[in-house]
Amino acid sequence: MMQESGTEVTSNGPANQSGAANGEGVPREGRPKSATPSVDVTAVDLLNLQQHQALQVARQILLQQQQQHQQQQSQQNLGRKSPKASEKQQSLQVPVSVAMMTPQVITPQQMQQILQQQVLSPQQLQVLLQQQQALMLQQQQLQEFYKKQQETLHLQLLQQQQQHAGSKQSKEQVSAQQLAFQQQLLQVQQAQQQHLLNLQRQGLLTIQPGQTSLPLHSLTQGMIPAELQQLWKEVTNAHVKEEHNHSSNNGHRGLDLSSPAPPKNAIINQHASTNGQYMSHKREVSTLEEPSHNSHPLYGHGVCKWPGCEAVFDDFQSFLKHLNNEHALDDRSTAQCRVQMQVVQQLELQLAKDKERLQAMMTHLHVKSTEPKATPQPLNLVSSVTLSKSAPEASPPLSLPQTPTTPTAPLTPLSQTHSVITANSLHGVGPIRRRYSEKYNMPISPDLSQNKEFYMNADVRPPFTYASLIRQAILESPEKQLTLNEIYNWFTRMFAYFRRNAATWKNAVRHNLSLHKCFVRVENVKGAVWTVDEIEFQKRRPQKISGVPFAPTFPCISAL
DNA sequence: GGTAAGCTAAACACTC
DNA sequence: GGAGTGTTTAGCTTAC
Repeated sequence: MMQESGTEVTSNGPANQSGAANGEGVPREGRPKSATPSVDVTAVDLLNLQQHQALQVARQILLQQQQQHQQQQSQQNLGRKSPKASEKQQSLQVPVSVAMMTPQVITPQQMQQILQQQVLSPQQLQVLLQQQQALMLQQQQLQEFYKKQQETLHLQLLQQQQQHAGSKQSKEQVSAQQLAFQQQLLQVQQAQQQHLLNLQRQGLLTIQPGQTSLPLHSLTQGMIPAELQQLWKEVTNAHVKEEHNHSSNNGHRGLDLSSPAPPKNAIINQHASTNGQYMSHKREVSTLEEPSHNSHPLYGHGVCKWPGCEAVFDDFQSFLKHLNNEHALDDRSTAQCRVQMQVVQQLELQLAKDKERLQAMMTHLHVKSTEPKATPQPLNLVSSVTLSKSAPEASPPLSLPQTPTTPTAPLTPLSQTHSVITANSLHGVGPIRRRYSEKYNMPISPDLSQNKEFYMNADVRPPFTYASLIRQAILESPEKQLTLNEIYNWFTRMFAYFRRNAATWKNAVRHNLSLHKCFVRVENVKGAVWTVDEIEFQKRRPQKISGVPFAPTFPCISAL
């Protein structure tokens, strides 16, 4: 029933408030909790989105080409030039959204956390890294392709504008351009397939048994053949309409992946040429089969890597010849391509699942992370070694009062780098869920200051008690007093975790404010404000070192 | 096993 | 009446 009253962070919709209260995503004691809808975008989603985006952009480009072509014709018929030619030209510069091209990757910071946690084996980490690299490679390839495609189309359109409209040369150029575009689309997809296939062969990805075929919806979701075919038909049909008397003998079959009759002449030639220029995006035929490269994703160790082929060749030229002859754009190749697309899609699904699993593992480890029993200091290994009950001489935290009876071992005595989850913090300990903020009655400001950015962005529950957080919020205020709403705002501002489950933690805040004597409610002009009775706060905890309070559902992220 | 501390959930009252 | 605030209680977990 509680709603967000905060004014600074109001992006949490009601859906966010209904998330898992424990930060574990699992309701406790079977309490009814509505599941928090996942907003994570899987790699498959992104890939599909990218493909869809690419096709939309391509369709837009080609349709605009047609429009411009028609416009040029009409202009010539009218004998005048359109003043909006430049506008059209500009409109063709379809921006490539980098965000759309960005796959879901693990940030270096997260990877560093994984590495330092050492919860994964080196092999697992390597797999993760390679998966990330694969995604990044795909991203780069797509970006490069789209960029070059735009540039090329733009240049050609400029040339078209300079040419006399309606000339046969212009039409042929547009056709060739469409063919080249079609081929490049296929090549990009093949590159993705090959890359994922390589991952699979390296054992990084596996196809689950019984999932060799994809359901129909996944095909339509991937929409690679259908969309290409449709795109091609749209373009070719328009041209057929333009070219009145060429429809019968043109032989355009489009990218008919199911058609037994392969496109002839230009298509085959284009295919033959582009087959040898993988990802080079060069249009010069002379450079397409440069033997100097002698590298091709479908050629390795003298073997054709086309699925099901494995033909052996002595030299690269022979392979290219074989590739262009045996794996030209025909029904067999397109069928194989389709199968490969299914394989890739399955791999992508598997990758997405594994990434989701990894994310869940990381989330789980964040939530369930523990701290060494023998090393009560939570923040890093060095401090946990040096800090102890007998080492209270460490520098006291700034601007925060300390009672004489309070050991002043700092929570983050070392300012090495960003404190992260350390390996030791996870080693050999059970689910200890103490909150180190309460250890030695220490203020939490050192840790907060060092990890402020982390807490602000990471959806990780801070390892502090509510009381400590409330106290910190109040002490950080200029007047050392805050209204309840201001406390709420501080929570949501400082911690990404508290931007959801508002009903839970706000209730807890109120509960703590009322429960603990250290929080004093003061009637103010603008209403009630809460202050901290520091003496009461220090009295709140017994001066025991080993007897550290804990929080059952507040896991201690010991080395954040 | 008892106790203390903390968290979550819920109910209730009060105010605006 | 609804929302926010404040109080209180109960149940649970964990550490000592």
